[in-house]
Amino acid sequence: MKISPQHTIDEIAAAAGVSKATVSRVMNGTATVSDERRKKVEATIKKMNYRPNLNARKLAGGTGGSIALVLEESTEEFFLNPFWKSVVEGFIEKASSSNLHPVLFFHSKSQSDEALVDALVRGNFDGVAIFGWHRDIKVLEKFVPNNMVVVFGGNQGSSNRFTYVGVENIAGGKLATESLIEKGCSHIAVITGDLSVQSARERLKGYKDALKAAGIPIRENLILEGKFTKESAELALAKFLKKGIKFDSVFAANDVMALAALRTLQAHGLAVPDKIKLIGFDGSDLARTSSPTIATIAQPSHELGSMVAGNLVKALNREAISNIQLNLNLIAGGTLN
Amino acid sequence: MKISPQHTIDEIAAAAGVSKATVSRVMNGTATVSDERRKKVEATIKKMNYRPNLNARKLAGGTGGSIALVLEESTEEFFLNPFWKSVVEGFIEKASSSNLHPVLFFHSKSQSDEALVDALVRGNFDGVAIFGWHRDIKVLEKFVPNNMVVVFGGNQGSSNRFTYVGVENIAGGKLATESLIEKGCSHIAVITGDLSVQSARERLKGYKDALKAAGIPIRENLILEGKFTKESAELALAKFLKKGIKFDSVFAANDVMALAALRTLQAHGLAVPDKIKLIGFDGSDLARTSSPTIATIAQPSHELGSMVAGNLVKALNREAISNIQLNLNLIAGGTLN
DNA sequence: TTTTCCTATGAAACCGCTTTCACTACTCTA
DNA sequence: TAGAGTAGTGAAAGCGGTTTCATAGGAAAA
Repeated sequence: MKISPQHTIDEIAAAAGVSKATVSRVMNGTATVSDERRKKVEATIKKMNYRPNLNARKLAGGTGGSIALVLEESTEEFFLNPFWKSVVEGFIEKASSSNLHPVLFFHSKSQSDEALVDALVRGNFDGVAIFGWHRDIKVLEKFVPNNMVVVFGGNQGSSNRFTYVGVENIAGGKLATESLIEKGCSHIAVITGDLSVQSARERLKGYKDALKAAGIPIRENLILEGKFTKESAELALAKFLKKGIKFDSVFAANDVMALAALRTLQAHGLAVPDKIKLIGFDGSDLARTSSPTIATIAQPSHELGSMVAGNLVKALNREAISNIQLNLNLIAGGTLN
Repeated sequence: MKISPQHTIDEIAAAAGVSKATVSRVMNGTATVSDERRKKVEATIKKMNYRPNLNARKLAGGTGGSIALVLEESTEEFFLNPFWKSVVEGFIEKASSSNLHPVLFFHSKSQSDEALVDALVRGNFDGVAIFGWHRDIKVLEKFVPNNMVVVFGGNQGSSNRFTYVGVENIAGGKLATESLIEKGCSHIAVITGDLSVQSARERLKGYKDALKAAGIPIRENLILEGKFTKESAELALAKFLKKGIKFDSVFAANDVMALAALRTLQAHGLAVPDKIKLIGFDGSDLARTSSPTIATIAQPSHELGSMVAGNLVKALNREAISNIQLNLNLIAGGTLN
């Protein structure tokens, strides 16, 4: 059987009777080409089944058309949290509609940063979106090639090389806490996220800010350290309940933990919201479908994913991109009545 | 913060006081370089944190260091079948030890061939191993770039562009059938694999060959069409049992189906091996751990994966490679006593 | 009609590597 | 001691694209 030859741009140019520059321009739409030649070139490309060599293209400064979506977490955790699902969907939708091929990457905690970068470089991606990163950003700055665009999902203010699409976590934490205060709560327990993650720290700061503004003392024994997971919240809350410390409400730093808290409180005979009021964070399906529904701070998750992809697209088109902060807002729920 | 610059081979060469050719030779070990210079270059590379640009490297004819492992099946099916697990392990072991970074790819039936090739090309792989392919090979020949090595796991004799590492499926099918005949069986039912897959057809041919050689007539109503899955075997066998056709033994084209057959026969009160003898195919853990243990034809699964990777490695080193056929042998089991 | 400004286009430079080729400086063989 | 290898090396030629630059030819402005 004959092996179909791999054509080069020169062959296409020759066959179409134009220069390779023109072929390139037709393929990339980077300059105006007369209708007549454009059609001829397009027909030739199709007829000869030409596919440009991506290595050559990228070497010369072009793009390859695929981007990576890195989720810095254990795979499992992502699938247990509908928030991430929504983020990923938003991302993929936007990327695909911009003709970029998204490839998912799970970066487990056991993997080294170098290994990740290595995989990314080998994968020949034009750009990379990273969600949930909470390691040293310098490693990325050191190893990521200059021609690889990186956009963070989540605030990563410390780098002037990479941009991020973040959410107003501090304002969100404050908003959540304020809504409890408004309901007359004054002994508000908070279940934090993994404090090695910036967003967790920010939400906690919002909590403290709200208390301060309301003139309520910050009690360290009301601050329970969770890790964004169901188990961590259950554990922290169970331990806290044993101590018998007075509290009238709970702010959980994400919905997964809020749901865990709801169940734990109920199991301990603490009626929600009659005895204890509760608010979560994320605005995920979890909050909407529980019984009672959980009040929560809505993160525009779909939009978050989509805007990260959007920034990536822009950057690949050589448009300037900058950091973006998305607003959050309160979603009422049965746990706050 | 300062962005660490992306060095080029020229800069390294200059810093080390040698030509770029020498740097290249040190990196790739493609020619002898004096000890003194080699050390100097290596030190410089390390100090300056140099990483060669993979696009340039590949464009110039070098290798990128990553290979794809394509599994042409639904993901689920692979994980339900220990045979594949072993194949994949063998592959990854060999690839890793040869410094190739393997990336798994699942090619679901709904995906087009073009989409697969597109993903492979975009992924910048040096080579691709494909297991379980049973589509038109011409599509691959048409779209796969010349510089991408492809090795099939499983017989794919029709191509002179790609090589394969296969197993003696016909001989295996014959061996299985013969071992039943030896035990005095003459009415041997066979549960075939998905007959759109070559290996399934070959095993069936082996079955027929053995019958012919023994002078036993081939009865079409003893040929039950399965699809390599548990469900398909259960269904086919249940339907067959209802008909009340006389049979004294079963040859299942893989162990997953053999196990399903064993359970089904037992459920119908047909003692194995007392009333019905049974033999499978694969030599997987399934056969070893069932009760009674299932006689089976051992495929060297680990070796299969490993040899495919080995061929890939060889090809990338520009060594000639050729098709390989692995031998099969009988593993005794309780279902054949 | 003449000058100016676009538009469409090809030639050529360049991206960062690998590899061939030519050449030097030795080490061997006879 | 002369001729033949051989190991080590750098210059330069690609690999197949993209992009800059220069230019020809028309249209618009004068």
